[in-house]
Amino acid sequence: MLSKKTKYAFHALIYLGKNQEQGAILIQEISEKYGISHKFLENILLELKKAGFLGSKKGKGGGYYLIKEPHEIPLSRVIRLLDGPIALLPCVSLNYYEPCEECENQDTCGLNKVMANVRDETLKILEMKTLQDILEKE
Amino acid sequence: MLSKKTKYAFHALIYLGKNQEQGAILIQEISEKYGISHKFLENILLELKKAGFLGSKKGKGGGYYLIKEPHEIPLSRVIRLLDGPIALLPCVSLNYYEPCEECENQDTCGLNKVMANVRDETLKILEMKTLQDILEKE
DNA sequence: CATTTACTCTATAATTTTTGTAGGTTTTGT
DNA sequence: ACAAAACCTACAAAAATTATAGAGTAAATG
Repeated sequence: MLSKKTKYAFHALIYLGKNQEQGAILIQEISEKYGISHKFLENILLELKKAGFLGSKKGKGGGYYLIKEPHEIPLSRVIRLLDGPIALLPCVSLNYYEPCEECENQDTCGLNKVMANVRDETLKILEMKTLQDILEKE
Repeated sequence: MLSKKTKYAFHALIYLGKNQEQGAILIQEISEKYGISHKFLENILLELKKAGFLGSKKGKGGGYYLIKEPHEIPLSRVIRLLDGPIALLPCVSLNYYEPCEECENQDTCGLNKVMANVRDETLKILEMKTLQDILEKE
């Protein structure tokens, strides 16, 4: 399951995507719309900005806005940014790899091999689906 | 990512699967093999038993053993049992459904639709892969 | 150029979930 | 009867997630 953080990130991205022509949008507008704590959402939007998905403007008339096209934002990147690994085990994670403690030899570990396989298949889906797919179905 | 509980469950199932002909196997044998706390593993094996994957025998000479064929144990069932939903959002979970608070109407929610789609694709993989696939690659 | 607005940043508090422990109970083989 | 080993319930500890606080920085505006 996605954390609330990631779920909120998606909601925010969707909202910003739907209102792209409006220019900068206040944190508050989004947080009220979805009933998300202002401060919590603030942190999330900041992460999305640092990751290059959003731009922002300070001061009066400021706010956040998308700086990538919705089709350039795959689900995989949002999930990785806020939730971490997509793989089911650390020992098959591409971005957050860690050896596992239980098995002495990863090369002869069936669990490792199958989970690497699952990861590849999962990634295919999550890299293919983008913010645009979500927006098109709204 | 899988919880340790689920990961340990897989290790135990793999061990029991590899040693099926030995009959009942002690919790302790498995816990020592993988460096898992005896008591923690005990809880896990009990859950696997209640779910119908394992049988057990009490007293001297007792232990646990597989009562399903490895090909009858899909990853999806183990994960659902110990980790819960496979879906990324509660509002698209088949086994642990809960409406989401943010969207007023699920039928017009693009996120819901796309995530339902992701769930279907993920399930295809996790239902297809079974304990047998893991055992074959050991 | 002072004021207001709104994002930026860091730290910390509260809550929830996960992980692990304790200790007694029941069943079984010898 | 005794010892071995699963069964069961409750609780404790640790980690992760969720949320809050408050001071800082930049921009717009009159």
